[in-house]
Amino acid sequence: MLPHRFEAFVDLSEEERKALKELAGEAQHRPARQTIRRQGDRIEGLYTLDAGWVTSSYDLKDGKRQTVKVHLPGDILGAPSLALKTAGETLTSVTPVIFRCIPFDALASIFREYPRVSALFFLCAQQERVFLMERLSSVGQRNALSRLATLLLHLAERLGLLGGAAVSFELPLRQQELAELLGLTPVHLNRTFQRLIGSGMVERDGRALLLSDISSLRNLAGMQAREWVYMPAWLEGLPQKNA
Amino acid sequence: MLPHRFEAFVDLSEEERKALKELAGEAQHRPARQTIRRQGDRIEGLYTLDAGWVTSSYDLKDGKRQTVKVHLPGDILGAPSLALKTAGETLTSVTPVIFRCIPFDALASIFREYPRVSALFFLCAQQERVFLMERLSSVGQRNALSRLATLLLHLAERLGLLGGAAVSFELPLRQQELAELLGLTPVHLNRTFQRLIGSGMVERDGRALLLSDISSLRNLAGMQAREWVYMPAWLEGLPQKNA
DNA sequence: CGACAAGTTGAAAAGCATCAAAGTAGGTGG
DNA sequence: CCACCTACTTTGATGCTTTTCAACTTGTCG
Repeated sequence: MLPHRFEAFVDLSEEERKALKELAGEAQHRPARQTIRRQGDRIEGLYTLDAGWVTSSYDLKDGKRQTVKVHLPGDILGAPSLALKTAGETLTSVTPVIFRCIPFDALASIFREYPRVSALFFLCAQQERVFLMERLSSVGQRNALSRLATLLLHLAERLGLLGGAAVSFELPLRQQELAELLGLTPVHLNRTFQRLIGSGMVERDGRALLLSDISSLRNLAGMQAREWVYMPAWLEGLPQKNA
Repeated sequence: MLPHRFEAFVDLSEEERKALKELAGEAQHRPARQTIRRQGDRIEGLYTLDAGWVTSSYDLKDGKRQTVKVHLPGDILGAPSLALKTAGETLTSVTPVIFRCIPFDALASIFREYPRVSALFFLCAQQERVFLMERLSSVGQRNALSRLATLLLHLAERLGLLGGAAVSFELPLRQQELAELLGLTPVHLNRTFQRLIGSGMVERDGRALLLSDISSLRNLAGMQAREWVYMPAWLEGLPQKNA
């Protein structure tokens, strides 16, 4: 099983890992471009993504769609809908995917028995809020070129690649999907992508991307540097398991 | 003390209310338009807002600012920054405010001793993600007029006013601040506001607003209806306090 | 009354959307 | 193996929304 996103904040103990693993249901498989759960559907719990990419999107009344998040393996899916009576977001597979359901009673048993894991669920939710704040800022304040740079850097970071000078990865998202993430039309996204490539900061060969000039991209993106906490003291003091 | 946002999801017991109250520090007062905590500052914990309005905003490198949230009394402030080493958002008072700090160790003791309150913290974070998803969708997909309608409806809802046919309230936000919320320039916001008033859906008298045609505003906003959960079964099963 | 901040107005330009059509790649069946 | 189909990408032309810049007006408070 993949490292959980939790482990970005603390190393889990074997027992905690095992508890999480046992609470999740059977692994489910889906092909690419399949709706996993549609906005308005009944909510059955959370999901963990074991393999593949998934998008969460919000459908507006007029048929327009805003994609609010690209999920990568290890992510928790569908959590915002826990606060709602029916699902508030549509989950769609981008690639073939494997995921598991964490039903409500499993979630309850975590809050009952594993305070540290509970706190980690909370921390992950806050991290997602940071991601959302950043995307909102990008979409609200920057032009198309800058938004695209921000998104590519964000994906590279989340793939754990950012560090070296240049970075390359496969981008399974279509231009329509990129446009929905950035609040642009596919047509304008296409032209923007070409401008970005023309600037020399990015190269493209089919689905393969090469971010060849990270620091110029960062400059173009205009976002602030930030660092996640690791092993915060208050969390470390929590017992792993209640009696 | 004001009803906590938590109570939108469950009624707290007296003991839980008392625990929350005791964990928060002294009430602090600030005048309007004061920075409570700046992006990049050291993090001391969370805050609860007892009175007044506060905005959370994200400052970009070029000096532009996106306001990501308007906080009303009862809200928790500064939570996303728990996942970061330094604050990721600037908190600014809009009106004179009263707030309290919940230091880290108080938060830890909640996760250790109060599983139900822990779960409520988690639920509230998910609710904030829903709000952020909605704002992102509005900013990413709708024009200025529609975004403004969405924001006004959102504020009316959060003030607990939505229900009747018409709604009126004081809006302490300046046009500059509204523009930062909506990803528009103040100039364009001004014209858009006038257009909205011209359409007859909204009336304005100084800072007082009257939303006179809610259903047309809803139509213009184009967002989906949604309902928050109340007393979800999984949460009700949790013990109020650990041994 | 004066000074400063907030709100309003106008004109021009930039950025993005829209519509329609042509090009390209990957997969399927003959 | 080629031809075709379909879905995705790219291009062009045009119009609308929003930004930008600058000036003017109104409101607020000492």
